[in-house]
Amino acid sequence: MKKPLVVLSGATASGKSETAVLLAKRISGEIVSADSMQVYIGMDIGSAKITENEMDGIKHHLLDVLEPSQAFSAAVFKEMALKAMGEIFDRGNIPIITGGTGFYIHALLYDSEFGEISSEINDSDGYESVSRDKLWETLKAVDPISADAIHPNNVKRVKRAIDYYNLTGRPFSEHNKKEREKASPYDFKYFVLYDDRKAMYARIDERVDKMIDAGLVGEVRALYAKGCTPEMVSMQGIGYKELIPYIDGDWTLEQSVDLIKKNTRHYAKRQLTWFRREKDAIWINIKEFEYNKEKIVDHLVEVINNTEATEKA
RNA sequence: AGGGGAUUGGUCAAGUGGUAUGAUAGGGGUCUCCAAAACCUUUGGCGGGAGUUCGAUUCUCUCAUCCCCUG
Repeated sequence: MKKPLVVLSGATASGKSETAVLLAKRISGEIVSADSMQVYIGMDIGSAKITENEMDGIKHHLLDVLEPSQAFSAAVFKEMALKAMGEIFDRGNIPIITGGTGFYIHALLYDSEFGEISSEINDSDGYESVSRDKLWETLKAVDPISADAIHPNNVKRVKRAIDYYNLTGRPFSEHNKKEREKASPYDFKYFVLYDDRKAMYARIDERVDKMIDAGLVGEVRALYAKGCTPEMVSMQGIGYKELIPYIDGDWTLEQSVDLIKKNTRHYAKRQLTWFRREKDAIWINIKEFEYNKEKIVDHLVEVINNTEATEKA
C-alpha cells in the first residue's frame, strides 16, 4: 500500500503557503517546505517565508534549518524531507509538500537517486584550465549520449556528467535513463496553482514592493554584515543578490528593485515550464476560484477524496 | 507663430538606394545533488501619404507627433 502524499505547488506568489495551511487543517496534514531558500535562518522577507502566526498551529518542516553559510541541494533536501515525512506518517498525518522548487519535488516524489557522491559538489577540481569545447569532447568520448543531450556551453552539467563517469565508471546517461523510468512510491496528488500570466506578473511586482516596505534591505544588510557573501548559495536567492550592489553603493534602490522584479518573473516562467512537464500535475486555475483560498481548498479536498473513493470501488 | 532637430519591433540603440543589426523585454524549452541555479531557442519593426528611381527604411515634398531655440 503506497503512502498518501499531497503536493501543493505553483509559481512564486501564487498563494501556496496560505492555501497549504488551510488544506492541512482539512486533511490532518503537516507541511513540508520544498523551497531552496526558505530553509535558511534569517532569510525571511526575501524568501516570502510564512510567519509563525500564519502557520496557525500547523506544523511546518524544513524551514529555518540551515545557516546561510551552509550549502543546500536536492539530495540534502530529499534526505531531510524523507525524515520529516517519516515522523508525519508516524503521527498518522498526511505530508503536504509545499514550495516552488519543482526539481526538489520531483526528486522526492520519484525517489531520485543522485549517486554515491552526495557529500560534496566539486566545483574547483582542476577543470578551470580546460576549455569548454575540450570538456565537452571529453564527455563525448566516454558518454556520447549525455554529450548529445548537454549543450557545450552548459559547463556545469558537462562537468557533472564527466564526474559521474569518473566516479562510477558508468555513463551518466545510463543512470538518468534508469531514474526516469522509476514509478513513484507514493499515492500522491500533485496540485499546481496558476493564474493568467499578466495577473501573476502584477502580483509579483506588488509583492516585491511589499518586501521592500517590510524591510528587505535591512534583512540583506544584516546577512551581509554577518559575513554572508555573494558566493554563498543562499545569497544567490532572488531579492538578496540584487540588493548587494545597492548596499555597496553601486546601484540605486530602484535599479535593484527592478532587477528583483525581473528575475522573479523569469523565475516564475521557468517554474511553469517545469510543471508543464510533470505529467501527473493537476492544474488549478486560482482565478476560476475567484482567488478565494477556501474555495480552492474545498476543491482540492474533493479531488483527494474522490480519487480514494474510486480506488476503493 | 517662426526657425532647427528627431521619428527604426514593447523599450533603447545601429545601419544601408536593392530582401534591417544588436541589446533588452516578451514567448517556448532542457534539466536527476549550486535548480530562486546553469543552459538552449524564438515571435515582433523602418509614423502616414505622395514623388524621384528598375528599386526607397535610406533622397525630395507633405501631413502627424515629439524635443530644442526665438517671440
